[in-house]
Amino acid sequence: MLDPVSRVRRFNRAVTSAVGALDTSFLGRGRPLGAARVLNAIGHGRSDVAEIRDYLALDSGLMSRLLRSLEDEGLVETTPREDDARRRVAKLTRTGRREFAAYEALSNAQAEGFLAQHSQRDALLAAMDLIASALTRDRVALAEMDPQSDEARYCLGEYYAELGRRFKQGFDVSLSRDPDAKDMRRPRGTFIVAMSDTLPIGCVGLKGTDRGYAEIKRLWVAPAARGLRLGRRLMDAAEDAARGLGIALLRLDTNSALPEAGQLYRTMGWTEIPRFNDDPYPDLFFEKRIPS
Amino acid sequence: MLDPVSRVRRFNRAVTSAVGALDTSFLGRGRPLGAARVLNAIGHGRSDVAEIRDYLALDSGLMSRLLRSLEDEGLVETTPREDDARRRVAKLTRTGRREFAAYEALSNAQAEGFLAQHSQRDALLAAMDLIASALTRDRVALAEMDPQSDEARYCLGEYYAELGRRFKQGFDVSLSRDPDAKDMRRPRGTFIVAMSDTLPIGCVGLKGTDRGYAEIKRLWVAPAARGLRLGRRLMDAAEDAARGLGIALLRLDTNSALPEAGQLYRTMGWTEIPRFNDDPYPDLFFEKRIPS
DNA sequence: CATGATGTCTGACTTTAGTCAGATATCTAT
DNA sequence: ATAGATATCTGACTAAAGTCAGACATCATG
Repeated sequence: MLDPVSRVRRFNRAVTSAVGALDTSFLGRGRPLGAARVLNAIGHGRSDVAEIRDYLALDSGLMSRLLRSLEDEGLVETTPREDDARRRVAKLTRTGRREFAAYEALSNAQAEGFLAQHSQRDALLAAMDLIASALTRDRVALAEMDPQSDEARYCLGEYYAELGRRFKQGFDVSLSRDPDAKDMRRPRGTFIVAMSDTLPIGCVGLKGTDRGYAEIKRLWVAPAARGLRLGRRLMDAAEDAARGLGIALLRLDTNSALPEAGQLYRTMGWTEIPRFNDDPYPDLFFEKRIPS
Repeated sequence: MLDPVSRVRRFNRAVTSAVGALDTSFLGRGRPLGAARVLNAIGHGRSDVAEIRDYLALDSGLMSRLLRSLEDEGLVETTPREDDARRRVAKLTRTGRREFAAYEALSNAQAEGFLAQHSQRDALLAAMDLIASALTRDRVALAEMDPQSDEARYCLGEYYAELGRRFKQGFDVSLSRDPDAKDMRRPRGTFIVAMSDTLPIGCVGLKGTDRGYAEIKRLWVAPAARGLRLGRRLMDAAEDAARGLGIALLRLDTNSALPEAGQLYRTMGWTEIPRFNDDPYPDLFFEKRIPS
């Protein structure tokens, strides 16, 4: 009863039976699951028919019929796409939006009901985040984003909070040399966020300087996403971006209270160098040459 | 992206798509899902046809046909039950056992593959345990077990390990007044284990003494099961058992390093009393009168 | 032993999902 | 303009799951 494999299988059993109940919530509105899935895909902003088909892994014949049944119900309208009349785009009608809202309300109520049963909500949510990230690890997408976007700010907020927990003396952003957003925008630098579904789970900044090198800043991986080797992926992406911007030398600073970070840099070919700035927080300094 | 409901829904999406993939592994052996589920239910020890039907929530007509298709394949044999010839029991044939073993191997390989992708196995498993317990909270069963059964020993081992982590000075069973197993067996006392599926997730001991009271000992809830109000359920069960045994007064000792335990006792109507033993570990003592 | 309840089986159905081979319209590239 | 590729639709099918009424044997009970 201890062994890892049977623990995973116990999880699978628990989830399979729970998901059965979850599916019936979709059936609860008198519509087959397939049609409900298409309706919800459209409601969540997918409009291109081919894209929906691909996302839901449906046969083109089946997709066509499901769409038409939604049209017959008056929930969806399709029109040829302007730039390519072979393709079609689907849109919810007013009735369709109302029906979609009803599904959303059902899903939200189901989620709230589940949470309400538990007295240790935070631990439960953290576990759910961890599993969701693990299950969708292949669909984690790295995207360059503005360092002042909602996603980036969320990541930075989490990052600072974690430093505050891990540094003995705490962490105060205003004392640190906080990189200016404009140094982390192209063409001087960039800011990369790792997204799992709609949730940002990691980030890294590439900060341009006028001193012949660029700096890696704000490498962060959400606790729920640790173990997915996302740190490595983010660093690779940052190095690629640097190469694309013609940057030949990278530097970064870190703190020995974050041993997994130092470990990562070393295994990724960074070499330790003497202190190169007067930021009070870091006590470890690295650089890496980027072959173009 | 922070709000709890959308985190739960992200989890649901991740799990739904993963479970789709999980189901196809059952389809991978050229048998419809329904038949595969019945075969596996039998393989896991469910033999009574009505019990399987109930467990898998199948219509009796459908169940009958699925069973016959397995019989036609030569995987299953059914016989009338000895004590009631209306009921039938299903058993795997030799071929059936081989086929079941193949499913088990597939499931194990799938589970191992999932684990192998991750570098932080323990955190992943802990999260899976937590979610599985939460999803199956309604199916947690309390059962009286021998204090020397595998399940009980597992619970006690985890309990001692946790005390070791939480007490500043650690915890050494041999220094504590470890209750004798025979005092936690009927008719002197009992030992109750909470099982979630096949995993023990909590326990409590009722220890008989010759001093006019019985003691509650070894109340433990697995970290993965905290928040389910299982401590309360276990204590209720222990009190019920005490009542059944004609015990009128219960006592227990605990430590202020376990604040959630003290909190539980207080809300459940226990009153603090002076030290009543010389065990070196506890520093808080309670008693509760049991109306018969 | 008669009666009603219970567990299983059978036949006759429906719904849902999915497959596959064309038909049709439109696009891209030569 | 034409050939080949692409996106969607249609018709004709199958498989799987599930529903329902009734048949039949067996059980518990008075």
